[in-house]
Amino acid sequence: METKYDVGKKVIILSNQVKRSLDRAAEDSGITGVQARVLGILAEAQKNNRDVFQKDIEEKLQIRRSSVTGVLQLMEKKGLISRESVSYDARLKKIMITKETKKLEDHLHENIYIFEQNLIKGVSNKDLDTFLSVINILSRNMNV
Amino acid sequence: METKYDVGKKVIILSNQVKRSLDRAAEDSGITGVQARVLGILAEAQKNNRDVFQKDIEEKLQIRRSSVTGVLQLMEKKGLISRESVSYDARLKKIMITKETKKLEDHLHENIYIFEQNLIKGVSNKDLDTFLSVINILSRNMNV
DNA sequence: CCGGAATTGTTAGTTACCTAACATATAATA
DNA sequence: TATTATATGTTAGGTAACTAACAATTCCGG
Repeated sequence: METKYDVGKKVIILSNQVKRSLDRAAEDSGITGVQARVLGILAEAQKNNRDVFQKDIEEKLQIRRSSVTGVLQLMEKKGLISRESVSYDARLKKIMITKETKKLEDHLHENIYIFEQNLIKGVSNKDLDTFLSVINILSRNMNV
Repeated sequence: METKYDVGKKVIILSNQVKRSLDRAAEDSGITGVQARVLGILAEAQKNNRDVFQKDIEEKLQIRRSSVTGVLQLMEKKGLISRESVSYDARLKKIMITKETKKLEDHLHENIYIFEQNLIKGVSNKDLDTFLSVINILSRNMNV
């Protein structure tokens, strides 16, 4: 009954470290790591002319609805985003970046780029590919 | 300025999923995932006749001192552990498992074993080794 | 068209994590 | 020895996650 690897525990440990580092990377834009990730999703969607609803954040971040509500409420209070209803479905709340936030983005994305580069320093492309493909499998295993 | 892989973000996403699954695994012992991990550390130390102090939890879980304090306070209140000072250093608090907790352990460890096995289902040993070695590198990168 | 099922979001209450500031105790050094 | 630095733990206040229960809307089958 020996657990050979403790993979799950190690993923959690790494994630705690990564979250702290991401928080630091977002810090001088005056926001948190999660907030930066939400802004990333919004920026990406804007490029492709797509609307973003809370459900999308839920899926992309793999957190619960109620957690999304909490994060977005804080972001709205800080003026980072605005939310408005759409005509064709009264349940949905469309999320939009404010003008002030747009000004943050370049510097923020740069810092996050640096964060990601620093994270994977010293790992070969081949190993990184394996790493990401394993992440996908584990992720799928958790969703069933 | 394209981030090629978004490895950090993906690690966080996976970790959120893993934490939920671990919480469910620990649930029918009446405890949370973190609490189960703390008990694991204590059980392991006991096998090797080693004392465990809060600093050790901090290092093994890679969370801040104040977070350790919080987790252990809750565990103490629930009667899962006790804490006592040692004669040779007044700063240290030794952490011990209570008798009631010992009764939980077999079933708990079994459920966590199942959780870990389910997590890595479908991943080859070779890829898992690569995965873990990459985790080690990323972890080190975050500590500098 | 109507009633139950599914979808989307919120609220309330809890746990786990964080930083900053603090309190003590021990170790190191001048 | 006295002072400073390091180590360990706590408190206070905040953010991010969770579950459970709820509310409202839309979808779908009879």
